[in-house]
Order: sequence, then structure tokens, then C-alpha cells
Amino acid sequence: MVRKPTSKEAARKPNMREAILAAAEELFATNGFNAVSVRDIAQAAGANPGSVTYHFKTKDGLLLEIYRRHCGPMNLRRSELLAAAKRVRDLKDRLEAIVRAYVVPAFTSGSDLAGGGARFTRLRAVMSAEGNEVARKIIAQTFDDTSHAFIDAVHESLPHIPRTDIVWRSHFLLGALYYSLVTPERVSRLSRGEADGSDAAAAIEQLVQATVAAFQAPALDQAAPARRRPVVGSKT
Amino acid sequence: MVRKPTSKEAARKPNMREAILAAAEELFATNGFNAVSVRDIAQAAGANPGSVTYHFKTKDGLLLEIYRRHCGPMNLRRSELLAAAKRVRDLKDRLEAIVRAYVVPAFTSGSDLAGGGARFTRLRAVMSAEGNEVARKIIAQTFDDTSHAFIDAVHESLPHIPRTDIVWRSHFLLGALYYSLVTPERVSRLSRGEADGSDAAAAIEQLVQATVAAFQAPALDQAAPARRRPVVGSKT
DNA sequence: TGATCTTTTGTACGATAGTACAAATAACAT
DNA sequence: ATGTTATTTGTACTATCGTACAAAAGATCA
Repeated sequence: MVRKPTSKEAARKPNMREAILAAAEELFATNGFNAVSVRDIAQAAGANPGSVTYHFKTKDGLLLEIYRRHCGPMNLRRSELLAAAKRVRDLKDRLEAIVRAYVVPAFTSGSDLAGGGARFTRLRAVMSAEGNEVARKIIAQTFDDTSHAFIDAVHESLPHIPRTDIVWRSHFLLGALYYSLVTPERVSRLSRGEADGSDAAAAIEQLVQATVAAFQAPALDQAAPARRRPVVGSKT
Repeated sequence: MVRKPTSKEAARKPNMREAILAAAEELFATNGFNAVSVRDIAQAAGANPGSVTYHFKTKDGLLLEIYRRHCGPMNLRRSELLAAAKRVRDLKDRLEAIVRAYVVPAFTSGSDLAGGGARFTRLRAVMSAEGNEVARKIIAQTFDDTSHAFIDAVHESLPHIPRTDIVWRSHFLLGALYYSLVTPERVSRLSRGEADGSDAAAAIEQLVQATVAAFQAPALDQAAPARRRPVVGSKT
């Protein structure tokens, strides 16, 4: 006979574990952690709820595995791009390359995982907003090294800017990046259709351009609040 | 006996409704909508779960009321500040004043409500990330006018920048603003204690400075992608 | 004071949550 | 084919969810 489904394509789903991971990633990224039930995930993956328990033990374990899956590749990609960026001769071009090294992997995945890194980055944004404990721990111990490397690289390109300012500005970058992935439709809406918020390439270019300019802004010398500013009572 | 609690201060809580609103605001802003139960809110407010149902009917109704409470005052404040900003003579100063008019009310409340607008803005950030339906509807129909007015004002200050770019950059501003309120501790951590992420005044100054620079960045002419950029394969 | 209205409390109900676990099934080495 | 392991299914348990509702308590005013 020709070919019994011997080796691979035996079951309906070739790899249920992957299907569950992908479904969970998508659902978590768009609805948050608590709004999504294990049953929702199972259904989206065409699996049985018990199967989720089998593969990942708990719902937290599933989230943990999603992070484990992506963190390595994405940070590796960032390191590579950052190393390449630091070799750029022209100072202006170098800063742009550094920013790009930070932004691009967040949009275009750090591995061959289906759907790209945009989905995972969006998931990180949502978990961050929800104050998810599992995510917080992983984030701090996995991304801080990368963030520091990025901040240092920017600082080397802009030695006259205090490190504090660079930290703030790179924080703004991450916030802008997250928000672009969380509510892209707002860009389309506010631009009255002239721009497409879910166009990753456009988002990257806009983000890089804006961020480079922000980094290059004059330092904020907190020693001299000399110049009077428009009065806007600070109640805090 | 001295004084029976005759008129006002009869009940232990002078205004339970307000206490519930405040507690819900705080809990939603830090944990998200779905992670917080009505019982959590009631307990934090020193109330009975049934009391929440009595005052707000449903959990969605409670969230709705929080928005109703803040949206008016905050947008009013923004309008006032924006109007004042548009009267600033110097062009550079005007742009800064416009940005400040957008940022400041988000941090310092649009009313006398305890805790300030920072908490409400953080709540908006979290709801946005969670894709909350109730919030999405209100946001679109309540804040879009303000956003358009802001974008128009910036555009008038920078006529040579395409409106599309302004939209993107103001979107980044909102993302940065949100993120600063959601995870201020990250700033403290990455700056190794040199900066305090929860210092609202510092956040405002940094954000305004960076955003003004971003707005002033050269336009992104999508007609000419002439100049070669560092190669970073776009998988999307 | 007593009648009426507002607010708070206590309890309960149905739905759904996460997860445990035994039985059923598929995959595979021998 | 058979025994063994890996995976999937089905079901069930307990906890908690949002919310309804009647009774208690408090406030208001004739």
C-alpha cells in the first residue's frame, strides 16, 4: 500500500501543544490574561481543556511557556542587531541603527514562530498593563539586560545627555511601541484613513524617526528650572 | 449623652457611593477589570457586595460611572489649557505649551477628585490594553474630539509636517504617557535609582521635552525611500 | 412618633472558573 | 501483535464569579 499515516500526520493536529500555545498567545494578547479562560484557549486550539493541563500544568505555566518560547530568540536578535548598529561609522546613522535594533525585533519576531513577534510584544504590553505577576518576574530578569545594553549604546552615541534622560526617553519608546501594537486602529481612526495603524513597516519608520529626534533633544538640566514656563498648577 | 449623630455623620461612611468608586478606580487601575471582583471592591471600600449592585447595578455600570466622573472635567481642563497655549506668541514655546496642555491634565486630574487624574489615566491605559468594550466605546466618543483638537493645534505649529506624521507622533505620546503611569518602577530600576519613575513632575518634564523634539523631527516622506537603510529583513 | 423612602446587609442562585483524575485512544519500540 | 508510553478525552470537584432579592437598618419629614 501507498502510505499509512505512520510517522507524522497521524493525529488531526500534528502538534497540539503548539496549537495551544499559539491560541493562548493570540487570546492573551488581545483580551488579557484574566478575561481568557482555559476553555477558551482549548476551543480556539481545537483541543480539550484537559489537554492544556496536561501540557502546561496550570494557566500560569502556559503563560510562562509563551515567554520562554519567545524571550531567547528575540533578545538574541536584538543583540545581533545592536552589535551591528554599534559598528556603524556615521554618528547620526548609528543612533538610528541602534533604535532600529531595538524596535524591529519587537515587530518582526525573534524566531520562526508563526505570527511574528508583534503578537508576543503586544502580549507583553497587555501583561504589563494588567500588572501580571508571572510576567513581571520574567520581564525584569530577562529584558533588563537588553534594556541596559540599549541604553548604554544610546548613551555612547549621545554622551552629552544625562543617563537619566536616556532612561526616560527609552521608557517612552517602549510605551509608544507597546501602544502602537495594542491599539493600531486608533491611528487609522485619528488620521481619518490616511494612515494604517496596523502597517508594521510604517509604524517602525515613524517610531524610529520620532524616537531618534526625542533622544537628540537637549538635556533636561534639573539644576536650572530658571526659564519661566506656562503656568499649569501642579496639584501633585 | 453628648451628641447623637443626628444629621450628617450618621453612617460610618459618609458617602459609600464615593468610597466604592474610589476603591474600584484604584483596583481596576492596578489590576485590570477582570482580575478584580465586585467583592474585592466592596471589601476595599468597606462596603457590602450588594451595595455595589444597588448603586451601580452591574460591574460594567461601575466602570461606566468612573469614566463619566472623570471625562468631563479632564477634557474641559485640556480645552482650557489648549486655548491658552494657542495664544502663546513664540512658535517654539507654543508647541511646548500645546504638548503640556495635553500631558498635564492626564497627570494632575481634571477635577477635585481625590488621587488626581493619574489614577484615572492609568485606568484608561489598562482598559485600553485589555481591549475592554465598555471603555473602548466611551474613549472613542469622548476623547477623539480632544485628540483631534490637539493634533490640529500641533499641525498649525508645524505646517510643514504631514498630518499623518503628527497623528503617529501624538499616538506615541499617548503610549509613552500611559506606560509611564503603568510601570513607573521600571524607570527607577533602569536608572539604578537615579530617577524616580513615580515623580509626576519629572515625568511631565521629560515627556514634554522628548515629545516636542519628536514632533519637530523631519517629515517622513514616504515617496522617497531612497537612502539605503541598515538592512533588517522585514518578515511582515 | 409613625410613615415613607433610601441605603445597607445577608444570603442564595446559576454560571463559570481552574484544575484534578480516570478512562480511552494513539504512537511506538520490541 | 503486544506491552509501554504519550497524549487526548470526558467528567467532576471545589471555589469564586456577577447579580438578584428579601429583610434589616437608617434617614427624612409629616
